[in-house]
Amino acid sequence: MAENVYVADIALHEGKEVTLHGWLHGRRSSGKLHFLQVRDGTGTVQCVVFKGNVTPEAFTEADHLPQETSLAVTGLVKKEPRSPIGFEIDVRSLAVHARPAREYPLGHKEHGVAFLMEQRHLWLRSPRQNVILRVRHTVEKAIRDFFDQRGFTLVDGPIFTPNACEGTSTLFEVPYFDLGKAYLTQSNQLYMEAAAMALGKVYSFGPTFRAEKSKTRRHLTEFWMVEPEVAWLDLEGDMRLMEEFVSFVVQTALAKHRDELSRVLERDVSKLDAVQPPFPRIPYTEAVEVIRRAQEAQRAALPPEEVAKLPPMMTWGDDIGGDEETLVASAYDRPVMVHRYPAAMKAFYFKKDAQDPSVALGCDVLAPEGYGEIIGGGQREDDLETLEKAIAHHQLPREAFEWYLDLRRYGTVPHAGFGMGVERCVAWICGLHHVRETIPFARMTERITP
RNA sequence: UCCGCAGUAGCUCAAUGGUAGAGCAUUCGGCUGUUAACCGAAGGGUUGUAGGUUCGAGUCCUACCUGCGGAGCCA
Repeated sequence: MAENVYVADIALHEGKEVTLHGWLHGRRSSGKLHFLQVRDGTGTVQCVVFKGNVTPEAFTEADHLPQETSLAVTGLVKKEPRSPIGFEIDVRSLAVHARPAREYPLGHKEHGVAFLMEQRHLWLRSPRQNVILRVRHTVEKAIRDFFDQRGFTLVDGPIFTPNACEGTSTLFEVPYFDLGKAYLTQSNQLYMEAAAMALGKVYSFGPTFRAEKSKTRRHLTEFWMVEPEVAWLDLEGDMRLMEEFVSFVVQTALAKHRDELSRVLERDVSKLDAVQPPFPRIPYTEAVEVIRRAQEAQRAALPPEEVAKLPPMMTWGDDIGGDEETLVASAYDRPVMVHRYPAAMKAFYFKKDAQDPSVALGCDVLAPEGYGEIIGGGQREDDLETLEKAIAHHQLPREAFEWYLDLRRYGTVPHAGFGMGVERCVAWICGLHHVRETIPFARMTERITP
């Protein structure tokens, strides 16, 4: 009786007769030889059916199996230099488990994005999507490992929340019994601050929801975010945590998937090798200067009528948009940390810089190669009175934040944290054009199926 | 919400206002080493929807629907 094996372990069984359970990925034929590409979730192996080695019925059947037939193949594991994995299976018998009820919609040639997204449940079977999902898994495990190794406690935040935590974003509304409306969380941060005062170093890792009608390659309505929060930590310490964290995640993914990233996803992995601490730090005010110089150079190279069509030059106080992010990030070979943003454009809970109260002690990490903001975070306001004023100034409902103010009433301490979007991080590591491929079933403004 | 582009065979795309086409996939046949194999044959269409212009509309016009790309906002 042949042993059941997975493709990933095939090298351990050279010369032995084994049985492989999988799906038919592709098929080629050459008269008295049929070549079956069989994938089992751990890899793909070529199974060679030679007319002399199987029954005539099996030989005929092997040449007529449609793509995605589920089957068991039994045969000898043979070393084969022409194979990408170094081995093949010399087939002795075939057992078809289920033939497709109809033609498999996804061929091996190109397809449009819309079609592939409609067939997402099947698209996951393709080699590229396989690699991406495996990288995502590694990234998620690396995130957990990084914080676990440093003594952080994983604290799960609520998904139903009573109000907008920052009072800005558009939230998904759901009816909630007799209490009126609840909202799907857009951030666990405030809850993590409470947890940090209890456990010191904490992080949450879960889904996040934004109802904004953003239609770009960087947006989903449902995405996964990791949000660490640390008591007794200032902005400088927070920034060190960010760069060490990002480097660890990238290097872990690289160590495990270097070959797949470059071979299947055609990622230039040398760009990821450079991701090591320290990351360049640049104050917002300096970033504005860098951007303005780049915009001036751009304008000097254009005729006046073209210049007139451009949006106005960036000035201090403007947000750093997608194009500006790329301008700043492209000057470096590793992620850039932009810190001390104008206080007016940041959420109420950011602590202001004692040296210059017009800026907040916040920091964003911009990924290279145009992938944009992957992390946002900073030091939180820990003074009760200042925070009360900030809530009033932002015209937020005071009573909703009473519990949050309690954190400052009872043993307040300096603390900081950040949030990282998993999908943007995976898209960057994999070198993908759009974040929709980094999550198994993307939720976007115009798509909720499958 | 705004701006732009596109909807033709299962998929990817062609088609001066004048007979609806190809590649892949499917089915059948050929080939003992194929790597997106190759060669031969066959089947496959209410051109997104509804109006309009015209002798004649896949093609031109209007509206709508769906999708894609971008902006704003954000991770």
